[in-house]
Amino acid sequence: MRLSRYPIFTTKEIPRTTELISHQLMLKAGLIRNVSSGIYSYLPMGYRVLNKVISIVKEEMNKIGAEQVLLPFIQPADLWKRSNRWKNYGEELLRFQDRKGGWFVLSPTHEELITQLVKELVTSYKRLPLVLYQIQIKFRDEMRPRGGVIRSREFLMKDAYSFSQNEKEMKEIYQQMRSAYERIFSRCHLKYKLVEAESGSIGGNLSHEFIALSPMGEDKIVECDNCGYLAKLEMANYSSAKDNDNEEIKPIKEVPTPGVKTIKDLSEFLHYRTSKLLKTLFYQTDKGLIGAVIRGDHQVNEEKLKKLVGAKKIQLAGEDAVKKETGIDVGFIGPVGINSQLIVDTTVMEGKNFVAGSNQKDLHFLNVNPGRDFQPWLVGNIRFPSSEDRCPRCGHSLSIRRGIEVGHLFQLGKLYSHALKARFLNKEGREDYFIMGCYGIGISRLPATIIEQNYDGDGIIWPIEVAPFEVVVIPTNEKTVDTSEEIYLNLQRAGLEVLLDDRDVSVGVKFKDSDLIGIPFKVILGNTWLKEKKAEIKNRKNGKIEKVKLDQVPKKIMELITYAK
RNA sequence: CGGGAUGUAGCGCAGCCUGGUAAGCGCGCCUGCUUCGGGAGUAGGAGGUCGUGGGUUCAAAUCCCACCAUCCCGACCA
Repeated sequence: MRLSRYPIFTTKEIPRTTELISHQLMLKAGLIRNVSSGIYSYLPMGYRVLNKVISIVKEEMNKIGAEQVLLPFIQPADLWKRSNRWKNYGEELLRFQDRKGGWFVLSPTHEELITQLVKELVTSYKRLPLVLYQIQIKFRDEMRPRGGVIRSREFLMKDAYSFSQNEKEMKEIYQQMRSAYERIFSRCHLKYKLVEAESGSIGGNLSHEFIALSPMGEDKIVECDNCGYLAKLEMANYSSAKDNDNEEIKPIKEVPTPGVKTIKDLSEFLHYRTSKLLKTLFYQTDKGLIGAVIRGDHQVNEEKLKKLVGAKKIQLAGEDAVKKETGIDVGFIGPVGINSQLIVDTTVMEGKNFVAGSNQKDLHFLNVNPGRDFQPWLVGNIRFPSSEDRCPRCGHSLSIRRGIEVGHLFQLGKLYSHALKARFLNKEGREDYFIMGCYGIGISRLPATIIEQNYDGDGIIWPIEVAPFEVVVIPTNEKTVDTSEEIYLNLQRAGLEVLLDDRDVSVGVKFKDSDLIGIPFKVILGNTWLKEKKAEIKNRKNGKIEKVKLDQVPKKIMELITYAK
């Protein structure tokens, strides 16, 4: 393509409200435009990248025998009622009515639809296993979209579904899918971790996530640097670091703390470490109001709390509810003398002489001791691990890292086939439910994630397999225009995706745009050509320049591309 | 859904507090000349319902109210 006629839309400035590098660079390089909250248009250069990612995904899906389908973006409510997700999916499911008053949804995922489809088409084990996938728009009405296309409401996703006659077969496909994912993310040059995960609203048993490492990521994982233990933060097991104190249990004592309401303030006011403070949080549950007691330096894991209590739903109680229950403002709540059922974290039970709220205004207690000063209803791990905790397997220290979820594998089992009565005849001639798996990749999230891991001060550094173009030819002098044209045509003939920057702009602009957009290789024709009759090939990633004779340019570029892969 | 901001030219912003010759700057865009190896210089030019709707006032981008939209933090979530 000739850049003089190609729609590129690079800019010098970006809104100061954007935070993520990938978001900034995608706007600056003119890959995407924001349309509405969490909704984006892809411009030609950005769509090229997206298509590169799609090609990789398709290739790897086809390699493991998955076939592509296209399911509708709009689904009737009936299917969702049958799986009970009409009720359970929540506000993220965007519902609407057609002119006849019938209810529909914008698809956030397609388990129901694919299960219904396969139910209608497959009636014998002889057609199994079956693996279908699609690359389709999804819509989830997120409360707060953020980070550009990393967390948008409308997004492109690859979702695959497998149907098997037994567990063993399903697990085999799961493994194949896992290998395919590893190849896909490697080809995208992503540094990632495969971690055990929760299955969330999709449902099912075993589940793994592919987390691309990034300090800006929304997901947290724990990793043991010694034995390699890996898990999502909310799923992670850990063994608590023991306070090896031989402290004596002291008598409880009041201490005035006028206006000191937060853990941070309390810590500074009394000169106590936050790990010596207790916080008591109230939750509304279907089992009544409960109080969760944890150390000041810890965070409650609501999922774990929910499981321990055996509640279906829990929600942090508002300040009004707390005041009604305890008669006191948030800030001076403590476990001593509370009527509510107390769920106490294990690490609290192991500690001594804590500082806690007294349930009286402007007053805290020193030397609060669990068991003596308050009685737990339940004791268990109800918190997220912290960096002080130890690996549950080997006892080594754990590190907490951030990342972006780019892929998710679920073993669904019979969850949806049961709900939708999707059965086949097995070898014994009996009806059996399909054993299902489902496997997602956040396609539209991938380009942004790749940028998060591949950029520098000048812009994006695309890995060769996802770059919008492989090489750009830049004449820097009027006398080299014809030669540039010649090289451009030669590169095109060699089957390369090549741009010719024939725009009437200064050389600096050409270099800057090329770097910003992240074209992997530049062929520069200027002084070196005029003096030495050689073209320069500059590598975007490492800045290295090689001087090459004209007829050697295509060959050299091909070598560099092969090497880069 | 709680908290905090913002909405002024295609893009990025100032002006608002203290109402009145302030519709202003930078980038980009158009024209001429000069430039041309890392976002050129110069001279001229086009371009704005000041988010929307009410209100106050002789007078509103500016003050008040409501609404809409967007962004950030949190909670939630694949």
